[in-house]
Amino acid sequence: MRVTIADVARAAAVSKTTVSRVLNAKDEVDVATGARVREVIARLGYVPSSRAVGLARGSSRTIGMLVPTLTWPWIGEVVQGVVDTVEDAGYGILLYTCNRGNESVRHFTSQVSARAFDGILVVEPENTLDTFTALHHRGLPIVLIDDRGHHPEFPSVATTNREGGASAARHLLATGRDRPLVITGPPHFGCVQDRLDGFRSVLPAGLIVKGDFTEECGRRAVEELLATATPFDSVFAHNDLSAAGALRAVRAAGLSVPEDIAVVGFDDIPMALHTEPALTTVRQPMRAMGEAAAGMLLAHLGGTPAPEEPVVLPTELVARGSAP
Amino acid sequence: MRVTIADVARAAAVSKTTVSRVLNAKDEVDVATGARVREVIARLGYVPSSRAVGLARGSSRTIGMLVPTLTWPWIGEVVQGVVDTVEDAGYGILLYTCNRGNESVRHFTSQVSARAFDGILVVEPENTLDTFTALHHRGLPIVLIDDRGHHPEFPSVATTNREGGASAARHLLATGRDRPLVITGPPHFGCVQDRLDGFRSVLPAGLIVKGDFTEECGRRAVEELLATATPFDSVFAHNDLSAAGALRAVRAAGLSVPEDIAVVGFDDIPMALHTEPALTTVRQPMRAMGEAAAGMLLAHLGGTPAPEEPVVLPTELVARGSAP
DNA sequence: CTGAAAGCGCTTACAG
DNA sequence: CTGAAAGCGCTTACAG
Repeated sequence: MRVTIADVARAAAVSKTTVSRVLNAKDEVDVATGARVREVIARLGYVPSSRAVGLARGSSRTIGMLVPTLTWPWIGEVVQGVVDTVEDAGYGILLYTCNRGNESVRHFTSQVSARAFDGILVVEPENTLDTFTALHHRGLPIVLIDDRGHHPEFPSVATTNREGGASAARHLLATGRDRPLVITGPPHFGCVQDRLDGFRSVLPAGLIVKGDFTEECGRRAVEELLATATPFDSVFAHNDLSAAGALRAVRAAGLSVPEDIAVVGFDDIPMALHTEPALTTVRQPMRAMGEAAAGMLLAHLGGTPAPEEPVVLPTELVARGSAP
Repeated sequence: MRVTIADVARAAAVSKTTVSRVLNAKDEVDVATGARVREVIARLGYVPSSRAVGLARGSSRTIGMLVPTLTWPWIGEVVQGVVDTVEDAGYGILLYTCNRGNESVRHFTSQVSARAFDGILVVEPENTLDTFTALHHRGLPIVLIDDRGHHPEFPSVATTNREGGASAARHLLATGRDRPLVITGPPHFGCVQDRLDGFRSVLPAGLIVKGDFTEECGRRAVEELLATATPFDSVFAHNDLSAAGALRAVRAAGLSVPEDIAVVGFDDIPMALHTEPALTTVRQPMRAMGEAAAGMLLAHLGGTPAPEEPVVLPTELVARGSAP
């Protein structure tokens, strides 16, 4: 059967207390005793039961992470950053998605109540703010990885969405474009407002079409504008997917990118390299966001107070063929 | 503080045993008593501690999942399938990646010894077969999600790689192509052998270039062949990434796709829709693989014996612009 | 139908 | 430097 601390204690002729001391590197153990215990541990291949340790200590060295879905192109990067950071610290990560909507969120919060983890990382809690506010007030350590960045009551990590929008505008302006079409994301997202504000602070855009982050919306926006012969010389889309749709529609209409119309996206997902031409875009450091968020949560669990201000990571304009 | 079973017992004026019975829906409880206990549970917002339950029961209702990385385009789909299935069953999923190589695998196996989970799901254990064989022999329930499919000693789920290769060949042949270039994946992968065998069983390929699943290898293979003026009328690449590289190189050389050279990939990752022209490819049902694997593991944990034969899911040729 | 008690495998005051 | 004992929050024979 499974090797327990009692087996080790017996084989080393000490008490469980002493084995526990060795395990947890308390320095009050005799050197020779310690060595003997360690030898037995190695020989028996003993590994403490995480459940028992967790129960006794009241914490689990596990964090929970909730994401909307794993199938969006940039989520994997964020989670990878989290997993790497968390592994370094010897923590585990329990993963949940909102794929089933409220059902999933309920499942997740019941795990919170079950104390399955010590703290949580949450990406984009659409319509679930109340839930997380309540958990936060109950004292659950939580860090938001938040595209919307407008919840000052939580520790969070975000990117410079406003500056990212501004950099897109500056880039277009510098290359002689001044009649842009802006295709936004869902308007209730804070990040969408920020990108738009930043862009307009540099380049007042007359043409603004409400989008929803899908390729479809990008394509349709361009098709409709071209159909009405509204003049524009460039597109700034609020994510790469809709930028790709716009780009495709421009070319399908017989116009060329970037000569007739330049296109700039946001995110820099892998696909951005594979459109024709490759997509100029505002890169968000997805993996770094995951690392930063996990680092903040772990620090908090380790006793460091959470930072007052959101951590904001820089975006970067990456110029490629669609807007050189 | 936290509400425990003792609090519930006290408030309902019964023993902890009875509360536990209600919690676990044993039918030996008086109806009125049961109702009263349930009412108290609801009023107090009591949720059992997963750690304590796990310790007492000897199982955790958690499964572990190990993947090579979360940044490959198809991994997210697989994990999403797993997460959905596992959530349905009321299980949690602890996620690990091999990002740090052997270091990560050690981290993972130590969690196994710590009984952090009841069973594991593993994708693509490159060079770690010994590790998992050992765990399997120790009695750990395990299901491989295995592109290589050549480990009959494990329960596993795979796809019809051989038939997938054959379908690519049939498609090319049916559209008048009979001088294909094949760009393989790493040759030690069973899936690569299968795709190659299937392809050649239909269309004996003279030109076979060893690749490594990167875009780079696809591009280089085509560039080198074009440089030596070796004639070929089509490309079958063992994944979409290298197919995209090949496609790009063909067009960069001034040839057209599919007129001069048709291109077929494998996987059907999201990017396949965004190459120019869109990529014809052999789709693997990634999410269904995750669902199937999770289902098998959960069934096993529930007492159903693991199937003798690997579960093999069908691939499907998706014709797009690159090889209509 | 119900409860007291032992046990799951650890940690942690407390005492020596 | 070391150990006996209580406790973490549950489940599960066992007895009634």
